[in-house]
Amino acid sequence: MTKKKLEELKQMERDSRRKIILDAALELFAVKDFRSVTVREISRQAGVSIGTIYNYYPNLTELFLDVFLDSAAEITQMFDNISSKKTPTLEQLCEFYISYLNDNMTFYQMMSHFMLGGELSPDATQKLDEIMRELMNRIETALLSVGCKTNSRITAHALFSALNGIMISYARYPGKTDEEIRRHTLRLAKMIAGVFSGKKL
Amino acid sequence: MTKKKLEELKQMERDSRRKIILDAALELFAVKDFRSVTVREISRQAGVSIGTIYNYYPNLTELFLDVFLDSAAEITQMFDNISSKKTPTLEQLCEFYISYLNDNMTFYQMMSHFMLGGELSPDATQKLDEIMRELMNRIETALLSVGCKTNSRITAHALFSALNGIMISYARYPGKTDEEIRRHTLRLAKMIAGVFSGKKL
Amino acid sequence: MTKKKLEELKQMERDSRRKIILDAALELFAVKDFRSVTVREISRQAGVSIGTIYNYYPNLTELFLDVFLDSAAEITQMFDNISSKKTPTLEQLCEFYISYLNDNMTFYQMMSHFMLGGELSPDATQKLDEIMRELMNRIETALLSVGCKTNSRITAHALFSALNGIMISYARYPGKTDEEIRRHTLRLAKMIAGVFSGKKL
Amino acid sequence: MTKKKLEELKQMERDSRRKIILDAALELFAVKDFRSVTVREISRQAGVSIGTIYNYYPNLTELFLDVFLDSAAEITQMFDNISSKKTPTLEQLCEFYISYLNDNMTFYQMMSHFMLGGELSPDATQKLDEIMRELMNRIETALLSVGCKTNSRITAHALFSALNGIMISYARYPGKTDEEIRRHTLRLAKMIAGVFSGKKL
DNA sequence: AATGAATGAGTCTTCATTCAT
DNA sequence: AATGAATGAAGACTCATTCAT
Repeated sequence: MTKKKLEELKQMERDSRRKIILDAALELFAVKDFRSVTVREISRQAGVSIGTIYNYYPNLTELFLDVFLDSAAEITQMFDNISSKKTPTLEQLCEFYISYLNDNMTFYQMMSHFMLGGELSPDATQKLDEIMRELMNRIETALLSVGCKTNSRITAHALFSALNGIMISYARYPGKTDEEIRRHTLRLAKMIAGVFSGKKL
Repeated sequence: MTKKKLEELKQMERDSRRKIILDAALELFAVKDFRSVTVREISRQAGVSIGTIYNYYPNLTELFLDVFLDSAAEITQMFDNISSKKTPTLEQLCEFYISYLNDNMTFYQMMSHFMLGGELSPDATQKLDEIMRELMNRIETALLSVGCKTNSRITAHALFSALNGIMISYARYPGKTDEEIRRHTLRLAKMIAGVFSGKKL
Repeated sequence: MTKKKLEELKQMERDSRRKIILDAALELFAVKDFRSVTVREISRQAGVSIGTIYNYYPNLTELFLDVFLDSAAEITQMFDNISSKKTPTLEQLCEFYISYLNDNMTFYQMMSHFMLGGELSPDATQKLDEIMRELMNRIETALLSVGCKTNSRITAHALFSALNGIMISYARYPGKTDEEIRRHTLRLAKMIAGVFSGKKL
Repeated sequence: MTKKKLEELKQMERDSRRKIILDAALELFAVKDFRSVTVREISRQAGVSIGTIYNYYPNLTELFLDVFLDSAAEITQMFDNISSKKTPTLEQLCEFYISYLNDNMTFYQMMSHFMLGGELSPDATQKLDEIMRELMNRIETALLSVGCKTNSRITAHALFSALNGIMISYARYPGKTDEEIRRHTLRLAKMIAGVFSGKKL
């Protein structure tokens, strides 16, 4: 009994320290591009030593991936929360997603990074695939609930792709404020939701 | 007269050397992620010295940007070629774009890079904006020709976004061959073209 | 108690390693102009890695400055030692200073460098100013002790300037040996001490 | 006859171009430390090609040296001009020299550079020695004219050294304006002239 | 004599990772 | 388990000088 408790306690401590590291990283990502964040910076921000970071993650990439996976899980969770009360419209879902991306550009940057470029360990690859599948499940569910009968999976892919693509024009909207960008991207989201709902342009 | 000829010749030589450097870079991008390509590698591949690279570009970023701009110009040109013969359908245009992206993943990676993260000189920013606008013009034209009457500009944005988003799921299709990926992404392109043409899902 | 001891030990180790680096630099300066000494050379001479150098100094300039400050502190200390036994004559002080400069040309080169050209961080500038002020204090004290009643501070400036100026003719005494140069510069020092003591020429 | 005229003309053209280069260098030195001025910058400023620079000077060092020698010759000339009208006092001479140094810091920086550090070709060394000797002659003459009977040469050395030393505290007078520095250095010059004239402190 | 593109050795500096304590 | 100093390979970029035109 005691032993088990001890183990639990240890695990909890471990988890909380891991959370501290993750949060430190997130705080830095809010300030600068995640690709330019160094281990030293994270360790300083988290108030732990560099060695400790490597005690929790085999390398920086895995730490970054963990941040990404956490975000993805968060989105999935939020999708579920939204749906649990009342079936949302496709538009609401799309708006929610783009809104999240506006608030968490790092998530999008990381998705681009890991999807396009990054060498990932098999284990990491699997975790990545899994969480992306979960995300896709939610989108498919939403599509089904708005009456998309056929090809729902591939349509989910297409919709997810379409939404993700919106953010590519994010930063480079010359001379726009964050608020304007948000409005613009939300408008694009609404439009995409529209066409996927079969609305005439 | 002779003097003018000489100037022209010099410019041509300069252009051809610049092309050599650009091509060398492209060859490397086919093998490895552009972000990990070094000046030394490019100079070696091009058969010129490191110094020469800096004789043509103030820094690596500008070289990369030039590669990107060239690609973008190429796409724009191809759009024009396609349209010059016979008005293409939206589907054909989308398929063409995604096909191009399949063959030139670096273009997409660079677009992500420059659009999301990259610090660019004002001059570079302007060039980037301009070429993107040109690209958008072609897409808008295509939309107009298929009967999109209202909001054609914003719809172009949305369509372009949607297409770009497709590639984000490119590399991470676990265990798929290039050919399968091409098929999958083209299918998504077709679907997106469909919804933007007002086809019911 | 133990913890404090540990901290002390660490600091001592750190100091000793810093000393190793500094000494390595000094050995190199004996052989070649300090401006042409590279980080690699210092690291090799010190038997540590390049990275370690940067672990102790943010950049080469600060390392050089530290060498300079150490020398300046050494001179100040020596001034104090000389004065502690018996009030020295102005001539003795001047001779001592020039003798030191003969043995440590790098000190003079660095003084020229930092005083005239070098971009220094605010922090570095402050340290530089401080040590120079200390040096000046000693000279002023000596002047006071030989009966310089008025304008002692500005006179100290003038004397210090005059002594420093001597070394500018050091290296370029064509075809002279070190010993001859030493004799010549010491003679100049004596002469300057003389005129500052009110001796008729 | 004609041939001689042609040669003369050629020489004049050569000289004038050389002057253009020298002046360009000087303009740059007014803006930045001469050690950080590049051949490219000089060629651009002079409106000639890099190759042309090397047509007039075997290397950058010799160009710098030429700038220095020109300045030194200018000072010598000015000394002569001053003396030609009426025998100046030692104080006037010292003030003049320090005033010149205030206006031409680069001269002083170069003197430090060449006297202390620089590797010079035998030819360059000789030219340097010669011009310095000329300068010293003027100072000795002045000393003689104010009644310095014995050791006039070595005293000239000492005086020249003393004056040069003044400028070492130039730039690093924290928070002082150019005007304040000028006043301060001139005051030091006057003081040194005083002690060398046998004035009691 | 003038040109200026090409050269490439050499510079400082960064930073993920290791490992002895 | 936590620490953080040490590591050193690797990077981008500079710039005096050459030389074919």
